Parts: sequence; C-alpha cells; structure tokens
Amino acid sequence: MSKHNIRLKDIAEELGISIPSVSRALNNKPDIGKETKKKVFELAEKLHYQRNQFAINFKNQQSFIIGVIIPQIVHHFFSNVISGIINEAEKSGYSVMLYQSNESYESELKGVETFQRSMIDGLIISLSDNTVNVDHLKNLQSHNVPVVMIDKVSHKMESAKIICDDFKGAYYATEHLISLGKKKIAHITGSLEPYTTKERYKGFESAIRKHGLSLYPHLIKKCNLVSREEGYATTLNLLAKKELPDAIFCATDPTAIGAIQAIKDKGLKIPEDIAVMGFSDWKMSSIVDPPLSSVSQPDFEMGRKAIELITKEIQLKRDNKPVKYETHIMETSLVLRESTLGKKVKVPN
Amino acid sequence: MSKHNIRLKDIAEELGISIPSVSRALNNKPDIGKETKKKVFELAEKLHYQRNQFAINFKNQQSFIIGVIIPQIVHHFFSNVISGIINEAEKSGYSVMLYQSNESYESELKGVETFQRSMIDGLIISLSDNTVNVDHLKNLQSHNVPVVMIDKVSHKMESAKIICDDFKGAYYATEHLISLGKKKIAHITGSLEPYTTKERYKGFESAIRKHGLSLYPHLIKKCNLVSREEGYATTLNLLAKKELPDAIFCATDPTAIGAIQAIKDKGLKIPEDIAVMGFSDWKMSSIVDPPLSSVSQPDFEMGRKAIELITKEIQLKRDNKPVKYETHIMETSLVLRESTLGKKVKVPN
DNA sequence: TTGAAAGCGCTAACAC
DNA sequence: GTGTTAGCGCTTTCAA
Repeated sequence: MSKHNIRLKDIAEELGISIPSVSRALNNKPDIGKETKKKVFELAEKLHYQRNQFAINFKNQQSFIIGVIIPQIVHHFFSNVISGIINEAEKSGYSVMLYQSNESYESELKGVETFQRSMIDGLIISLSDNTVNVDHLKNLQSHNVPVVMIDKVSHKMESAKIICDDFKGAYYATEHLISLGKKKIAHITGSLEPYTTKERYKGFESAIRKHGLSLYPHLIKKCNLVSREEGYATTLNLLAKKELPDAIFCATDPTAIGAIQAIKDKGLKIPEDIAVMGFSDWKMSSIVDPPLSSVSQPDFEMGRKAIELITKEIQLKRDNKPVKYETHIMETSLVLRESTLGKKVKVPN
Repeated sequence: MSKHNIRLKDIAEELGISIPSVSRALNNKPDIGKETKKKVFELAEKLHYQRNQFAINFKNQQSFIIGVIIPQIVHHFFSNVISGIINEAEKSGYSVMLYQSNESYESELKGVETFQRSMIDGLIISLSDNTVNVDHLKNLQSHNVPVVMIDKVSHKMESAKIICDDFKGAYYATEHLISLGKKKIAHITGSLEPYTTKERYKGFESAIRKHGLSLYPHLIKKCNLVSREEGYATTLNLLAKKELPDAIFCATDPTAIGAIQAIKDKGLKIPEDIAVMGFSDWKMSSIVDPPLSSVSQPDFEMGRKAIELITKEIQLKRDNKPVKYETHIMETSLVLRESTLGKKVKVPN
C-alpha cells in the first residue's frame, strides 16, 4: 500500500520533464514528442498511475453521473427501466446513481437534495404518487441540471418526458375482451391522480363506447393502491352483486391477480365465466393460475430512451445551444394468456 | 438563469470580507464573529448559494459514493438488497451508484473500472456466477477502496462478507418436509459453483441423514440456471421414473415454481402426492397456485448491514486504523404455505 | 475574530 | 515540442 497515489508530478519529476508534458502525453494530445510520450506511458504503466478523477471533475465541473429517482426498485416495471438506464448509460460513459422515493414526496425531496450535493449531470425521475409540487425539479433545472421525466410525469413543468400510450393500451385491451364476446365488462381503476391510471380508464371507456356497449356504473370500481389485496376485495365486492360482469379489466397486474384469486375462490371459471385482463405485464403474471393476459410496457426501452434524451440535453446545455423539450410516447403491446384466451391443451410427456 | 454559480468569493466581495471568513461562517466553525456569521448566512440565502461539491470532494479526496455491483436488478432478492442499501446509505450521507453485471465476468470488470473512475469510496458487490478471478477487486482494495462482498462471495480474497446461512436454511426446510411424513425427498440443486447452492445441498443432505432417511441418488437432480423452465423439465423427468418422490426441495423458487407446474400438469396433487419447497421466498411465490413454501432470506437487512460494514471500514482506513474483516452469517427463516401445508379452508364472504 | 497565503491535481493559455 | 504560469472553489494553516 503506497503512501500516496501517483500524480503527474511524480512522473514528471522522475522523468525530468514538466507536468503539462506528462498530461499531454497521457491524454494523447498532438503537441507532444513521440519519444517523450513513450517514456511517459511506460513509467505511468510501471507506477500503476491512475488519474485523479476528483481533480478532473473539479476542473470540468462535470461528474458524468446521472441521478435516477424512482418510487420503488422492487417493481418489475421499474427494475427493468433501471436496467435499461444503466446499460445505456454505460455506453455513453455515464454512471448511474439510484434513489427510491418509496412513493413519498418528502423522500423524493431528500433524494433530489442528495443528488444535488453529488453534483449529478442530469436527473431521470419517475414521480412518487404523492408528489404534486415539482418546485424541487424546477430548482434543479434552474441550476442547469437537465431533468427527464419518465412514466409518472408532471404537466406542471417543461421538460423532456417519456411515457407510454396508456390510453391506447387500455383501448386495445378492452377491445380484446369485446372481441371475445364479453358484454358486461368491469373496470378496476386507480386513484386517478397519477396520470397513468386515468389514461387507462379513458382508453377503456372509449373502447366500450366505440363498440356500442354499455358502460355500467356499478361495474366501475376505484381503489387506491391498485394492490393485490385491493383487487381481491374489490372483486369480491363486484361478485356479491346480482348482475355479474363477464370480464374485468384491471388497471394494474397486482389488482388483476387479486381479482383472479377472488373469482377462483367464488368457484367461477376464468375466462369462461369471467375473463381477466391486467396492465403492465409483471413477470409474475405469467405464472399465476391461469396465466394473466396483460398490456406490456416497453420498460427497458423507456430507460434506454431516457438516457438518450438526457445525454443529448446535457450536451446541448454545455454547448449553450437551445433545448427543446420533447414528449416521447411509446407503444404498448398486448400479451394474451389463458385468463382471456382459455386453456390450451397441455400434453405432459 | 445566472451566468455562473455563486461562489464564496461572490459573497465575500459583496460583504467586503475575506473568503475564509465566509467559509468559516457557512461551516459553523467556532472562530467566527457572530455578526459576520449572520450576515453571511443571510446573503448566502438571498443569493441561493450552493456549495460546490466538486471542490470539496477534490480537496478531501472523498466522494461519498458507494458503488454497488449485483448480477441482476430484476430479481426480487437483489432489488430488496439494493433497497436496504440505499435506505441505509442515505442515513450515513452516502449516495449509491449502481451497476449490474448480468452474470458476466467481463461486465463486472467494466463496472469496477467505471466505478474506479467515479472515485467511489467503497464497493459492495455480489459476484457474477461466471466470476472466478477476483483480481479486479484486489486491485480496488490495494487502492484503498474497501470492498464488501454480499451473498455471492469469494473465498479467494480477504474482505468483509455478508452471507446468509444457506446450510441451516436448507436443513430446516428439509426437516419441515420430513416432519410432514415425507420419506422420499427429491432435491433439485444448482451448478454447485456459486457457494450458495452447494451449501443448500449440504444442508439438505445433512437433514436427510440426521433423520435416518435414505438419500436416493436418482432423486438428486442438478440443473444449471435453476430457472423455472429447468425446474419444469427436471421435474417432468423425475416424474417419468417409476418410483416417485413424495416431496421436492428446490434450490431456488423459480425452480420450485416450474416443479409445481410440472406436478399439476401430470395431474398429481400438491402437497398430498408431492410437497414442494423452494428457497429465497420471491414475491411471486406467494401467488402461485398453490402458494409456495420457501426459505426467506433477510435481503433488505443484508443490504443494510453491507452499508454498516463498509462505512465502518471507510472510516477506519481514513483514520489509518487496522481493519479486520468479518464474515456475517445471517439467519434465514421458513415461510410455510400451501405447497407443503395443504389448503386452508377459505370462506368467501 | 479575521485575513493572507498556500495547496489539493489537473489542464488550458501563452510563451519560446 | 516543451516549459511557465495561472486557475478551477474550497479549506487549512499561519500571522496578526
């Protein structure tokens, strides 16, 4: 363990040349003698020289760090988004700093503050459900740190945004149920506060109207956390009524999984009696019984895109060029499984 | 948008005092006049002064960043570990930089390199399955960056380590199956390369022997990825034999979920004909049908502990005090569900 | 209690 | 091609 790390100075002294010469050599600058360069490289190699990034960051006022704040890592959607972010960031030479808000506004504030102290070059954020005020993000922007919002975005602020087409996803999901001959379709929606579940509700409604079906108010249920427990309870509630739905479209997969459980517990058949459709295509959705049909979001790709947008914006700002904020709407796709299609014949070998 | 960020110099000039005085005031040093301090704070507030962390990091040669490398974020176990890491890191004022190796050795190398460039204060790593050589980590250590290994550790190197008691977890899991009266217990194990599945196998074996049962070689199956697909195939294989097992203990939850599917497809009853037990207690394990009994690992707590160990080590190194490396073995616990206990009577309301 | 001076390691601007 | 000088923003001596 050496007393101190090797500096340019150490190399310069040992070689009897000046510090800038060593710097030029190591950075492959043109204005440096071939001989000198060779000597420098050799000695640097021998001494295991490692550049002191603190000094470089300080000089350039640049960290090559992208901050990422999401509500919960332990969510299939978000861990895939992060995965996409990290993989893409690496390609551009950025590191990723991660923070989770746990759906708390205060925690989100703290995250932004921490990141600000860490001198991030840009922030990618998916807002917590309890965030209404985005002053903390505007503040970041005003300090010249680009902000890109992803999935849970706010319209109270100008910035690059990446969302997926929740409306269309819900529309097609509902249309799929209709195509199966279902006529009394229930919908379990979320708190309508985050943009996303509201769009899903609108897509559902639109498909119902478009196909001339009735929108039964008693079949539209709202729940807060769109969790499995709520899905279970809400569905039991639906099934306690006299007139049963013949399909349920849930705003999230956990809700749908709860619904499946409730329907099975009531002794009804899926999808014959009631078909079930979710939204998000969690990994676990393929292994419930019956496997759940769902709307798949391009999570990984959304993360990838976020890095693309933010690195572009960082560069533009650095070059003092004007930035124009785009909103990217990404397409969803239907993943159809037994909860709507019914059982395929399985042949055990 | 101001032309440049406010510096101590700006405050000093406007107040007609020296830069160090401003610094002292802002840092609550004792040797500063009360009056001066007040004026400084007021002006700093007014100008929205934000300290330039680049300069501070540079001066202190300290980043307050902990690097974390794990094989896959999109794994229930790891996302919980990360969650624990992030939450605890925040308390100590550290930020967390994340990288995933995707179980690739080369990728892991790149991660370490990237982190080294980002001047992390310490590294928490769970090795990729394909990592046999740990020179990259030894190199980090020799540059005075503490390394803490978690879950997938290597014995080829001295460092703090956090693992969970896979042996005991497997032992108790097997004992549970025995207590149900099961006598022909199969085990699906992993590649035995990562330390973990090997320990699980040993725990299984030990329980079988301890209770005087036979260890049937044809009931011990090995598969590489311990995935759901492999679990399914391997189990079908087991069930094709004449003498069927009456329980299967799988080294991972996905394998167990595959096993459940295979047993159901064969028309056998769980747990009456064959009980199934997993290991790790993934979130999805509670929602398969029947819900899977498993061995729960203290994932979140392991992450928390990792931060505790690494911050301690960082401090010791900084104070030039000797570091002694501890290996923390954390306890697992059994989570018993229907795949071994059988169906509880459900009363739909 | 305050100010002057030095320095963290590196790079860019300017001379020669 | 190479060396000299200066400076990024802050903190820490040392003097007064």
